[in-house]
Amino acid sequence: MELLSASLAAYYGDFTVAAADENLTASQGKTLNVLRRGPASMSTLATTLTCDASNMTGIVDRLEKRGLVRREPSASDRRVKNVVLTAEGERVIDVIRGNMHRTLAGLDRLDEDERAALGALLERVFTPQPAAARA
Amino acid sequence: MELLSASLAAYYGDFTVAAADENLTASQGKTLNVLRRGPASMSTLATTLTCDASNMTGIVDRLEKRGLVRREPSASDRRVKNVVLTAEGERVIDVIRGNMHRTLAGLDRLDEDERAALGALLERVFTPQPAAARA
DNA sequence: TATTGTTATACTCTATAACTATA
DNA sequence: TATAGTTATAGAGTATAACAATA
Repeated sequence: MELLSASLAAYYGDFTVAAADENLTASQGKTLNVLRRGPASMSTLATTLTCDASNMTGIVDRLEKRGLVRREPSASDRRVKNVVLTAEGERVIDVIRGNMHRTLAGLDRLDEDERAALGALLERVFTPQPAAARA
Repeated sequence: MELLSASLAAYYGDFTVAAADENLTASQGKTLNVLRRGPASMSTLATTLTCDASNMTGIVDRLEKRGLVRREPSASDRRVKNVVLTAEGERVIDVIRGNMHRTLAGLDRLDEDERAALGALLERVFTPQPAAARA
């Protein structure tokens, strides 16, 4: 538990610095990171980022103004808007992930088997909920 | 990398909810969590939380107003103020940690050896820097 | 009736720059 | 000169409450 807390702080700090290098806040960076898996509705994004739905409006507004994401109407539910990464958005999030030097260097200290073991343990502890967009 | 990102997002969300249950923001909760290890100067706290020193003034102000921390002058450097957890602050951060239900339940899925293995792997990846207060 | 997304509001977080006190 | 902490300021994140459109 102690180590989880310290590890999170190190990872989060690394991510925040890498996002700031691209003139993005941590929340904006996290949003792009979630969208790498595919489009997501506003409410799905809010749930995934553990924040209120009303916050997502402003965050997505700023990302959209910079051309990193796009709002698209859902075909099946006219209330829903799906948020999609643009090509530029994909480029920026890839740059950010590549600039997480401390984390990447840390993972390099493990061999392939050790990385697999770490992944398996994390998966058992956290069992992430997949967040998909509606069609 | 993918699993690290998802796992730490789950941990961070769990922590944020637990802190909110005690009417604290994530930054306030993280500050209390850092101080569990012992007193720290304002600048040490800022470095550990990956934020500018000027932010810590407001965060510590609010925690102090609620009686959760205390500013103490450093004996060796009169510019420095060390921040210390009060008894109430210790109680609150312990409550928050005990309310991280999803994370605690996840860790329960591992036996003792597996928890040790996870800790060792995380330690090798992140090698946390100890942050101590000045005397 | 319930849900999705937005708006309005108030408070908190955040970085930058300028300042005081101390080293 | 440099460093620790504070203040002032502006932009961004956050929850709550109220709203329109849709289900």
